[in-house]
Amino acid sequence: MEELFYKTYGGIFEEELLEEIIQVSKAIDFKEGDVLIDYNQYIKMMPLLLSGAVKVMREDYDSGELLLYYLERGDTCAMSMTCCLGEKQSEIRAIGEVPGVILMIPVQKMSEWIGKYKSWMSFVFESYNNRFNELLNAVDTIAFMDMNDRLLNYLFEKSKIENNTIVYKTHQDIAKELNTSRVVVSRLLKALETEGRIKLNRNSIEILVK
Amino acid sequence: MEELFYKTYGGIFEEELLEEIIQVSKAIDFKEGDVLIDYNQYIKMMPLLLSGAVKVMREDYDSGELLLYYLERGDTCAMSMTCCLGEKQSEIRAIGEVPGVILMIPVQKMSEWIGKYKSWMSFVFESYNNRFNELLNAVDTIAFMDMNDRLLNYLFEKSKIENNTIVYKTHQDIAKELNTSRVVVSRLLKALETEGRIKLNRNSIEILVK
DNA sequence: ATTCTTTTGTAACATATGTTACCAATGATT
DNA sequence: AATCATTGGTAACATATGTTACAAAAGAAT
Repeated sequence: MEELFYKTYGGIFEEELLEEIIQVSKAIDFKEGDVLIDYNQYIKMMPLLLSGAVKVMREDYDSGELLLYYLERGDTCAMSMTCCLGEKQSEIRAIGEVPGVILMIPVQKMSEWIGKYKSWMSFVFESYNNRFNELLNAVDTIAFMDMNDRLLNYLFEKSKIENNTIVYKTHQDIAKELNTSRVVVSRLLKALETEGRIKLNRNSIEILVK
Repeated sequence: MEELFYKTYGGIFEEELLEEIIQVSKAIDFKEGDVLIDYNQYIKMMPLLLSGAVKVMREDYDSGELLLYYLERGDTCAMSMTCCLGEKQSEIRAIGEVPGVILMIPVQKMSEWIGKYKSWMSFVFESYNNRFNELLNAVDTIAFMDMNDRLLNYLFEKSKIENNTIVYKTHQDIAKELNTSRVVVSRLLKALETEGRIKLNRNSIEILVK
């Protein structure tokens, strides 16, 4: 676990900060489906992702839901920083997607380090920036792509974070994350299979050609 | 102009910082349609909005465009901060919507002040946070609302920044900002007029009921 | 007055997406 | 083996949105 930490952050934080992080942080294992952050929740910890993947979702006031982006090794959650710094409630939901480990940093340390360590401040800004760009990316996807392309995009992204050409999701799961209906997903997937781009199985989809 | 500056930022920055800003910044007037920031542009100044309104747009790789949100008095552009801090290119376009004045802060000062003034650092984080939430809002709009509601939402927003129940836009203008077609906008507007919610005129739309 | 351009209205149609309903296949449970 | 729940396939239809085409109205330019 500690070697994973050094492998991930050793290059960007100074030695002193690395030690402080080890001292004050708490490592937490998460599984698929674990709700790490939920809507309207106050957050007192800032999470650093060491392994696995976390999906960040946005919910409509009535029923709708949508996948915004995934967090991976080395990432952190912009919403958490916001909440930590400003005593605000979360606007998003973060759910474990690929099991892994997060380091939880207490909120006081998070803000204390901003003044103390240049590398930490850079990291915080860089993270904000990355999340902002990922959100822009999500906007592009829903604003400019049709459902077929969004579906393909989803399969590629999911395949990437799992590091596997087989995506283990039901049509219903996918429909939820794309905020559409199961029938639509089945229809489009079947067409993609006919084109020879994927192979459908129960509970999984194999990606044949990018 | 200076009194406008103090009215806007006097409450949040310490005296010393206020003076520094006055010294190093350059005030720039902008008109409607002025392109303040464009795609792929490197930014060497951070803008503080003193008056007027700026619209922030996102462009598709081929032709499509979409209004993300407006910036108003006291706001700044998250993309600029990103670019200033990280030598990155802009992912958005910022265009004058309501004529006004911006203060341009040189990039070195922008980052120097982060270590020097607590209030500046808070402002920068707060701004990042606000822009992030506005982007989330834009996601909600395009992901969960139908075109009719997006159109109404657009009219209300535009009316708010203009502080006028009459919105001076052609159907074509609106279509572009919502990334749809003129015919669709005309159709929906006509229906809203029939419902008695708006009144249509050439080159303008009057909002009757919220 | 005539011509031209911009703006808006509208019809008719194409397409993408959402909905409902039903069935078949699969795998789990009893 | 019988039953049940989950998953996926498909038809048929409803609706929202996009497209093309054309005309009328308003205003600008000559």
